[in-house]
Amino acid sequence: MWTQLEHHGVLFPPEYEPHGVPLTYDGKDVYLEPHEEEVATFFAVMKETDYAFKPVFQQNFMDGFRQLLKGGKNAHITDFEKCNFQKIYDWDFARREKIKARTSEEKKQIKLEKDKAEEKYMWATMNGKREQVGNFRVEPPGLFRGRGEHPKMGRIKRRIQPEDIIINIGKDAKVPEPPAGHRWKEVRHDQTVTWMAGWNDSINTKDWKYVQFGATSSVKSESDKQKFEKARTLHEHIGKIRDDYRKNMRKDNKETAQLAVTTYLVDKLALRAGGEKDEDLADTVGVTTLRVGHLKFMGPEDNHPYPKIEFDFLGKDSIRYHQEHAIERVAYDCLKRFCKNKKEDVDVFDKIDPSKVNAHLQTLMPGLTIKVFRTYNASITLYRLLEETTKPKATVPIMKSTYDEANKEVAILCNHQKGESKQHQAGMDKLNDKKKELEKEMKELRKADKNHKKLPSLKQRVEKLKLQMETKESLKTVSLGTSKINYLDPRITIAWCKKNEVPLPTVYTKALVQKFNWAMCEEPDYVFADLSYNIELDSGAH
DNA sequence: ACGCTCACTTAGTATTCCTTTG
DNA sequence: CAAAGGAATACTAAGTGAGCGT
Repeated sequence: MWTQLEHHGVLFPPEYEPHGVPLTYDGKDVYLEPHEEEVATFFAVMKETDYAFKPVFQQNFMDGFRQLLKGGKNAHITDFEKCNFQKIYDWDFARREKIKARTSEEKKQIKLEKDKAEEKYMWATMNGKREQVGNFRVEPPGLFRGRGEHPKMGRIKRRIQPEDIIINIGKDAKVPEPPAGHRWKEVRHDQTVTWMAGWNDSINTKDWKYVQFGATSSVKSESDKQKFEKARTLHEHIGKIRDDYRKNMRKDNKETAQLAVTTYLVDKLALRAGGEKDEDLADTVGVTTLRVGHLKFMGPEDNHPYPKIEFDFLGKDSIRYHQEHAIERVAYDCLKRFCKNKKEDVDVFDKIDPSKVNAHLQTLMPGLTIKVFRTYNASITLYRLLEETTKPKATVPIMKSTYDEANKEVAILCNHQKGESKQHQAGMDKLNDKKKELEKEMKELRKADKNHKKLPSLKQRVEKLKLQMETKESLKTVSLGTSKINYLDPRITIAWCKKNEVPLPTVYTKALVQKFNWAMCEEPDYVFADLSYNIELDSGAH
């Protein structure tokens, strides 16, 4: 991956500074040792979050806290129910208020100092080129916040020391100095990988955390480009691949049929692979790990070419996938057969796993894996929708909304969601009030004078508000960013912007413009060769 | 063929920044 | 000018898949 690599290592979070505020235990104030106080504070600052009310979180936290207290002068603190974190919570609240109350001059000064401390870590040199480093900061200690029903939520994530960290750097480069009195776990010169530092995660001990290059770096853009090129190549093979799985779904051999049906689902629904997971992680699934209870056969049962299936399961990040889809008859019948005489919690596909699906895909196209379908499907959907819905010569705001609508369709396809913000309903109410007010004003004007000249402009404002409300409501749980960052070939967006005279910053943030800089000088009329392949999959299904 | 480790991509949420509004 | 609110970024968890040893 490289012949030359220089960097400045990692930036550690500041050491813990004790505040001396007591924990109240069984009604009595207890002044904790600094390392105990630190952990109590981890919980105290989360006291009012949803996490802190979950029994698993409390249990895991208390197990860790008790372990820490064991053998010390505060070992009598054993019962979570008797712990009162209010005083520490209040101290932290006041601290945060103080930060908020800083004058803009103070804020500027603090930011300046922060930037200065970070400056040297931000850049590294690979193969003679100065490149941005992504995450040079060592993760601070705290309580683990897993997603969904994670069995380890609330565990103490311990402080990472230099002794935990492996530095990967060029043989000729100056090795960054560990903090005084410390040494690195190891310094290596592995030219086959791109990470610059790494350590074992203390929660999931098999996992690794790495310091990697940033999104604008050559390594990252090069692999991004290859990802999108692979998706483009898939377009040339998709007809053949669909013929293959339609033929194989009819085979008696169970493994063959299961490979075909999973490929069909991946192609049509853009599902993830779904690797096997350990017991000590949240229970989530992908296409190959779907269980009988995740499917509901909605019919019609006899001879209808596109009967429906309701899918309801937790995917990556414990995000619920709950969608009903019209399914090709053969696939529907196969799925029913695979589920027959099985209990709810049994795997639908018992003969296969992602590596088998991928091995089969690679017989059809070199380098093809399940995840490529998501990239392909997302990108071609954006392309097709922009082709279909762009109104030539429209204003920039209309162009923006055209793009956002297409982006939204992709987000729904990929099931990219976000939690409804706490302020959403209040914001909607406010807009609604404003709208009512304007309508009242219009009514009164009409009563007083039928042809009042203010009326048209008021009407326009009401229409604008209506549209704003609809957009806000329809996007309240849809996340557009994930597909924009990871799935949508930037060349489609850039070409569309050029063609329609839309400034790129209308749809890309500053960071995205930089990330996709590699795509700027690509041919501007980037297209998928023939859209009919994609339409073939959609026809009849809706 | 299978299970496991490692390195990398993808993901939602927390925090910070910036613009709008009153 | 401050407060609110939304956009952008930072953070780190949670996936995928290659590759290796058995």
